[in-house]
Amino acid sequence: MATRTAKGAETRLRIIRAAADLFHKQGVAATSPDQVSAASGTGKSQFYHYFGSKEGLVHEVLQTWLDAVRGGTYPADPAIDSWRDLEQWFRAHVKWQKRFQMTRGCPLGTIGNEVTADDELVRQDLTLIFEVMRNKLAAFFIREKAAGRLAARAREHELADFCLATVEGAMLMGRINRSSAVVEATIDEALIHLRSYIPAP
Amino acid sequence: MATRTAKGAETRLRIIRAAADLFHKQGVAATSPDQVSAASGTGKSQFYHYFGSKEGLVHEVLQTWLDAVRGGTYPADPAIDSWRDLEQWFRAHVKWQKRFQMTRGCPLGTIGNEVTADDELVRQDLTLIFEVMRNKLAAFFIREKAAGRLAARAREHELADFCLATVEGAMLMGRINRSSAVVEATIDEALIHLRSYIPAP
DNA sequence: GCCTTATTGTACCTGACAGTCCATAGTCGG
DNA sequence: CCGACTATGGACTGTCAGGTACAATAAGGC
Repeated sequence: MATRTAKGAETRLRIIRAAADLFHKQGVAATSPDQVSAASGTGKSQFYHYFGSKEGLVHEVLQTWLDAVRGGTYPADPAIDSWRDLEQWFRAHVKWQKRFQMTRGCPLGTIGNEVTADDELVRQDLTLIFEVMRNKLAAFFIREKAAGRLAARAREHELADFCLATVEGAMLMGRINRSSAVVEATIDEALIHLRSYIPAP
Repeated sequence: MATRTAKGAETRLRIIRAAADLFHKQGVAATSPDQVSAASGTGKSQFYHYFGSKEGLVHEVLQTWLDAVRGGTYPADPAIDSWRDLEQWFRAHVKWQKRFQMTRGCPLGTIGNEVTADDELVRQDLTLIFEVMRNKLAAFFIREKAAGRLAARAREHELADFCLATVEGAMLMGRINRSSAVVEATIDEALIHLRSYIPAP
């Protein structure tokens, strides 16, 4: 159900924020409605009043991430304008992980890894979010190629896929090892590869 | 508790196999002891007789994976002897995923993504497994470099990290998108990068 | 202010989850 | 072939998950 008053909207947002944090920290399956209520300082009735079910909450959390990605407020904004931006985008992920002492991975990847054959709705939400990211990343490569600053053999969308996959994998390995070394090594190699598409001057 | 008779060993193995499959399919948190018992055709008393707790079972499942990796029976054996082997190793992961219609990721990555700040034992098990894989992959790069078939600037262990991270990330994205395209694109780019370290003849 | 609708607190329900217990059946060394 | 130990089935328990019911309170339109 949607919210009708400013107060309700605030409560709703508090729940979403608390849930997003818990999902990031411990995953969806390990997070109970009671935990979300406690963390957001609300009662359980609000939870079900606004989201109907746990799955509904996951959906709303993902909508919020989608809006952030679209609006450019995602912590690692994939709107890239230069090779420096691209490097910053990669590095932003490690920085983010380090803030949690390498105990967390990517908030979206964490949720994605819990998706099974029947969570079709959640899966589609995630697919959409990653598609938006993919297009934003690809847009940079497309612009660079048009400007003659990227080899013709470069496949822009595939490079975007490569960026996303390496970042997701690197964060996962970093979390398992509790070490940023793997993440940095992977990012370094990925950047070397991407730059190899820059034509010699 | 260890097993004392051949029959007991068999039951124990059936439980481990059923659990490994369920963990792969739906993760650890979503798998209950009852499900494992049902899937393995055993009673719950065996479960607790042999493993003591759910965490104990996870540990034993991971020990089994570790043995497989060490013994070379892991479905994507990281003991590489040639560039062709390396490509096969990458491709083996996609093939594996395709057998499950892209509804599953990497069995180890799936478990790894559920690890939180307090599952220290499980985390260390995984770290060890990936370290063994990493060393096996690095061994290939070290041999190649020694034979002059790999550029001196190549950092062997970092390349191994890069291989593992890209594969994990690719499988995760493949599972989210229910499509092997991302996985293949990522693997292609990763292989291009790795081969760029082969010196020109 | 009053009525309607939105928002909130709390008690409660049902079933599943992790785990225990114990009696019985099976196995094995001597 | 027998006694001791191992393996097994399944009923049982306490706790918590996800979700409902309902009454009480607060907001806003008129």
